[in-house]
Amino acid sequence: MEKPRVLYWFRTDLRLHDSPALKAALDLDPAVLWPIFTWDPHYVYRSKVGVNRWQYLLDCQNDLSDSIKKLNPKSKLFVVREAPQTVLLKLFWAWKVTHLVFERDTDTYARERDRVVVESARKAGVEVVTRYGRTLWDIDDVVAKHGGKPTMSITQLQAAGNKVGAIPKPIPSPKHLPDPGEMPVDFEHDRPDTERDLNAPLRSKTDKTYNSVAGPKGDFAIETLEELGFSAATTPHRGGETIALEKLAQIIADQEYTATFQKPKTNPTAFEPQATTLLSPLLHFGALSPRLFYWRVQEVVEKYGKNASHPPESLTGQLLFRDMYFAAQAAIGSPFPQALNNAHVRFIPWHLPSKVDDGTETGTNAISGEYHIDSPQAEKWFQRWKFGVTGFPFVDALMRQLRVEGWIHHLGRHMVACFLTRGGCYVHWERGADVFEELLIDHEVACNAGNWQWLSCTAFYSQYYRCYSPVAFGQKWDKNGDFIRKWVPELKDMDAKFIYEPWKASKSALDKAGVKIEGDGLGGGMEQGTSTYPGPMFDFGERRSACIAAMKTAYSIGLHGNDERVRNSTWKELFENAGETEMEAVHGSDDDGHGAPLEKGKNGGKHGRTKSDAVKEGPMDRHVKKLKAP
DNA sequence: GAAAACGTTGGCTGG
DNA sequence: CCCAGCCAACGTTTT
Repeated sequence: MEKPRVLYWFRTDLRLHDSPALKAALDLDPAVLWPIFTWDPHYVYRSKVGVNRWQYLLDCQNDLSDSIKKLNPKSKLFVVREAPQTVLLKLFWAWKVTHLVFERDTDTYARERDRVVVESARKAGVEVVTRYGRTLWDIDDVVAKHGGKPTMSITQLQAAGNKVGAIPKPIPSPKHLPDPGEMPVDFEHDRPDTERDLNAPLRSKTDKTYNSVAGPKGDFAIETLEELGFSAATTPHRGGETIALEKLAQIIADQEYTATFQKPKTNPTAFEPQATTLLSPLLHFGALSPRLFYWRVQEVVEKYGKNASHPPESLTGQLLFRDMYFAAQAAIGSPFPQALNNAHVRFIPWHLPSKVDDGTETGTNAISGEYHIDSPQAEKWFQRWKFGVTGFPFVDALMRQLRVEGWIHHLGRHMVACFLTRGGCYVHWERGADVFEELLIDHEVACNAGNWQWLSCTAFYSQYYRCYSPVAFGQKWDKNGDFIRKWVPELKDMDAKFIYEPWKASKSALDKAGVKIEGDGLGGGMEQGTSTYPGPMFDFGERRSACIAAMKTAYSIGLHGNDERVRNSTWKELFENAGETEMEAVHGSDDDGHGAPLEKGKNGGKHGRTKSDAVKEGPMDRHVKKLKAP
């Protein structure tokens, strides 16, 4: 009996430590083993990936490749430049593969992709071996123990997880790796359709990723940013398993930090160093095993004794939330990252709703990433949010940090997400999720979509009256505004009294700080090196009231994403009858938004106190932080 | 069945 | 400085 010839397919597990799938591959006692990564067009062209996340992925790939080379100088991470759905079958034949081994992935696209690959393996007589190690528990087991339903709270996740059993203990890294076999590529190369390249606007040069299966030098080298058509990354954060294990060791070494970590008490304005671990991008690419992280923390917690923090606030609690979102996504499937057709997501008539993609690429009316500009005002607010020129310094600081670093603190994400959706702009959470998808180095579909649903109060969370203030929330941690001074240098000399709301500063205070409050920030004033900073794009207190009232109306109507009336647009009548005019308070009827604009004062309706009433009364004014007179 | 408690992490005032 | 209590009030789970 000949020894197995194993193709090990790395995907979201770019590490050697604690890899159940890699262990299974080595347990086959292979004659040869090829560690490969397939360069998937779904990621390269059909997902938005900003330059910082590309850099982070390349870091992880290069570090893994170096580690493989240390175990066996003849081997490395071989990058195969073709869609796995087509290329793996060709490799099965050309390389005489007997076994394909990979770690399972419960993301919607990955499941479908893997189904195709497994089918092609069956045709080629290749045995497929899979294991799972991407989350604490096997997510399919969690869903099964939860009756096939999505886990919509942390208690549900914990209950289902406990039924699955103990979280597996980490597996050591392998001590050796077999040689790779021969790698002929004398087969036809399928190139992907690049006509619809979501990343085209982000590339400064044409991408050459797919010129040949084995890359420009024919050596299966890891691609470079330049090859992808990107200019240099701006993030200071670097990826890779080596860094992951070092960072974890540093965190664990601080036993008090590890054992008493309470997420709500960590400071979103802290920088150099930030208040949380920054392990999320490493978990995303699999450079760090969540189970290793869990058990290392757990050892410290147990040793620390009764003063340790507990889930959900603790460090391990953060990992539980990750499992919760993965399990929710696994149960809901393709509608998970969108509102449409999603029975678990509340319907709110947000501005800038997604266009529906009737194409067949993903089926089931998946959103296309494009959106309707139902309100020019909301579109402008969205653009100003996206580029960090809202005129609210704390929001702008966070959005600029996000663009440069690809990372902001979790509570900072809460702030800007609440502001864009239910607590300010009333823009669809899918727009915000799109921007985060492009800019975050730790972007995880399940966690991103789930958290946007949470913050917009459309799923997981419903206390929409708890609203983050762009002034008070940051001041809670950073009275002096150092975080703003770093990211919004126009305001670096501003008096601390006004740095969160510079529009309230007197002319002399502004002159002293060298600041001019002017324009909408979109005209490029910043690039000219002036200290012009835009005024606030709306009255926050007014918008907060209008949004809360509109949310109340939407909640009382009670539609969800799978409702027939959502799909056929008859929902509009319901909202018209209820007086849904969230924009009215701002600028009357120049918005062609949801339903016919109503005249002020005609929206009494059956829902009693409407947002117009609330705005006229102005009872929420006290929620806008008023500074004491100097 | 009704009421209370709970739910990852709000803001503000007054003591 | 910290904290309790209020605001106006959601859905779900527990009692």
